[in-house]
Amino acid sequence: MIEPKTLSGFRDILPSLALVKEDMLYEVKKVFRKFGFAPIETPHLEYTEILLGKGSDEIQKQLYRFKDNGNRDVTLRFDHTVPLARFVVQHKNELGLPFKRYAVGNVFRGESPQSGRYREFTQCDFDFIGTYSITADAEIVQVIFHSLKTLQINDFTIYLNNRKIMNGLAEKINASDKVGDILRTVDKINKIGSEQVQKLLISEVGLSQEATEEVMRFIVISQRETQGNFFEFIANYKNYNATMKEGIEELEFLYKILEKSGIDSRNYTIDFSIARGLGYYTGIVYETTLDKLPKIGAVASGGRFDNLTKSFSNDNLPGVGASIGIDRLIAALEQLEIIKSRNTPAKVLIANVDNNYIADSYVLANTLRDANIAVEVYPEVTKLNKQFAFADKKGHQYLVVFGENEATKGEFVLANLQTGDKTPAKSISDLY
RNA sequence: GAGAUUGUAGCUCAGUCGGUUAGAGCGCUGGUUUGUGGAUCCAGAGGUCGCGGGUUCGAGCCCCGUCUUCCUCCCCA
Repeated sequence: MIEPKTLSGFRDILPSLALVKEDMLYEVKKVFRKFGFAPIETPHLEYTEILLGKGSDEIQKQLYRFKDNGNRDVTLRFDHTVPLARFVVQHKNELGLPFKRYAVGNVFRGESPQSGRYREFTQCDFDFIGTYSITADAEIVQVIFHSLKTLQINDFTIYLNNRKIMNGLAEKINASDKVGDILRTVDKINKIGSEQVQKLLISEVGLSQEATEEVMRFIVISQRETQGNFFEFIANYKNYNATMKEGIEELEFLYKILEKSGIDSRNYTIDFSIARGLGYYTGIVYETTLDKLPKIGAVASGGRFDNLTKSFSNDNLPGVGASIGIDRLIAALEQLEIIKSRNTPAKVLIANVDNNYIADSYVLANTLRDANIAVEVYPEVTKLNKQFAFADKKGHQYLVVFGENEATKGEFVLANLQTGDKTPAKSISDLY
């Protein structure tokens, strides 16, 4: 016998979770479409050189890379963004720019698995390609907002920052070459605290005491902690240099749009400590956390990457996009007890008590299906208590009994499994 | 990749100093009720103690290897 097992970091998803996940993806995709994002699909497997174009050393170590049967060097995709870069360059002329797309699918990373971190997981990406306009950034923020709202999540914060501000800061302290290290260190502030960040900036990044203090002074700036008009408060920093000025003005413009876009001002705020580790971001970045579960990490994040297609084409295409971490959201919703558990998509189970009337059961079932109600018929005649228990376990909301007694009376028994009510019903409309 | 940690029934876990036939709760199956569920009661099934090797008269327990779990670093969703 072969022992049934899955690879480390890979998992099966059972109906109770898969139903929730599919429902959530459906809702989120509806939001994407409402904003005009079109679905695309790209292969799970790509030539390694395509994926490595943008990859750092860290990412290389995490690749699922191998030789295929034709001895080609191939790699499983580790995100949707790099394949997107190849895709838009290859199909630019057919797409029409600017181009808005979403992609939902699994990606693979060979890192060591931990709770909530798998080697195969689902990413929901949506990106706006081919425009430098900050209105595109604003649209991405709105999509994040409406995606979470449609999933019944209300207590979340989209933190906003701009890479250009961080670059401008690095310029100011003459550490432009270290901006990546600074970002990665600053990014840990919520995890290890500001004192540790300060220590690391000196010992690991190699900043001077003075430069470190400047960085620390800067990254604690957040709109929520600021009294009065935030943009007036930070206006002075525009004098640092052109990069800083541009970064702040972009945020100002973004803010102006968001204020009038109808999204709740409690759900977004500017915070200079938001760094985003990923190297390819060049402008405004976002990171969304759940107010009640900050520890679960970012559930939706992204930003602007204006050099996306540089390695595939001479005429560069800018882009801005974000990704919703659907697996993490599911974990969050479970903890917040927003998810109600069930193991079947069917709302109604028609019990089978007598094979002589099974045909009538199917007529009833199909009538319900025509009314868009998911229904299944129990396949064999067994004791009714077994069929009740089955419906209970699976999570059907109603059980219908239709047999000889009902046929002669011209009605059927309708049991509401949640309330316990069992009533004779004459019409299927009682189920609506 | 480095360090720490875990592995016994479908699940959660006991298992004494190395000692004879490895336990519990939940779940599962059947009955109690040959057409009426959820926390009744009764019974039952289910384990090469992760895998391989070693020490020993004897290993779930000790040693080595390996896989796996989980955590930290790293990186990220």
